Amino acid sequence: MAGGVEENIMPETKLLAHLKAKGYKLTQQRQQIMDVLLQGKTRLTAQEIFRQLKERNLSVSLDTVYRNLRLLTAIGIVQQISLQSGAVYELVQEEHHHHLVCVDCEKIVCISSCPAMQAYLKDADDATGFDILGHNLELYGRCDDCRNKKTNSHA
Amino acid sequence: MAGGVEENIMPETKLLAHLKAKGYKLTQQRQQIMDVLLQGKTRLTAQEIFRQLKERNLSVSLDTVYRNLRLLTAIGIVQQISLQSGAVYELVQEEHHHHLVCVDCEKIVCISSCPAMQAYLKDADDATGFDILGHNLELYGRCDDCRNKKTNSHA
DNA sequence: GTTTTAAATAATAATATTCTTATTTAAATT
DNA sequence: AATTTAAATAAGAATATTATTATTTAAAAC
Repeated sequence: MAGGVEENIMPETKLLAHLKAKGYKLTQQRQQIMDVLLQGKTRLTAQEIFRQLKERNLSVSLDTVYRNLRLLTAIGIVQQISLQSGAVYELVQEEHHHHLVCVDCEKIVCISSCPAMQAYLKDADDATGFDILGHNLELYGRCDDCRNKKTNSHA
Repeated sequence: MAGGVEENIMPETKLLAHLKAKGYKLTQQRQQIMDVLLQGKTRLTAQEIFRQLKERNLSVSLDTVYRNLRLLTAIGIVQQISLQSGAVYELVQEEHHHHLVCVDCEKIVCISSCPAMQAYLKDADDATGFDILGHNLELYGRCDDCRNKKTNSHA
């Protein structure tokens, strides 16, 4: 891998610091995956991230993208949203929040975190002996548009 | 499909009534998928359900299993738990609850539902205009056993 | 700056999951 | 009981996701 991508390397954000603090290595691939998510400012699939990394001429495999997204999700840096058409990923930004997904059109709406959640997590931790690393709450429903569009099927 | 599986058909439980009430058809495949989950008394993968249906000599495709599990999950009859190794499914029984999953060994522990969740769902409904059909909360962590087993890696 | 070592990667194989389209079927209507 | 119709299914193709293993690399120790 001669030649350099040095100019493209994401600055050491607090996110990277967080990663490093947990004892994980700071690989090119890992940095760039996070940078794609940061730049993108939008939710991306693993495949989309993979494509963008290739465009940056980074040597990367799809497996590496999936593996890192899994890790980043597990340690709470990234949030995964499960759609029927596949999963999408976003960086966890300032305010912790959850997602409401339309079962018809897959529209995603952010909703604020349940205020009682923190206490709930603490209780679960105490009761089970687990170290709780993260959580994922997804609500599923039908959005206004899709409800109105319905003419024939299960209202 | 001559010959009969009539003896095997699941009785019309409240779950089936619920399904029918929503306007969905009561197909052999759908009934038997639910019956496998009911009999199994344990969480099953789509593939395991498929295998058991074949053993019952039911004409069924894997796609049908996935499609029905998706529907049943969407309308709140079945709960899906996302593991790294794939998804598992269980019937929603009396008491609504959530799951805590070990990120190492995939042990699953049931935890009671967050008491504030109902109010939270109502708020989300009001604020967004969605019809909320169901939700999924999964906590991820490291169980006691796995934490103690750790010698080399990220504590 | 080498050496060492566990973690991370690439490549490819293997699974899991979803999509497409023609055919079948449950339920409603007659 | 026959007819009609939207919903559901089967089959197989297409994607998405994960596992395996040999090779590379970041970080630490020297």
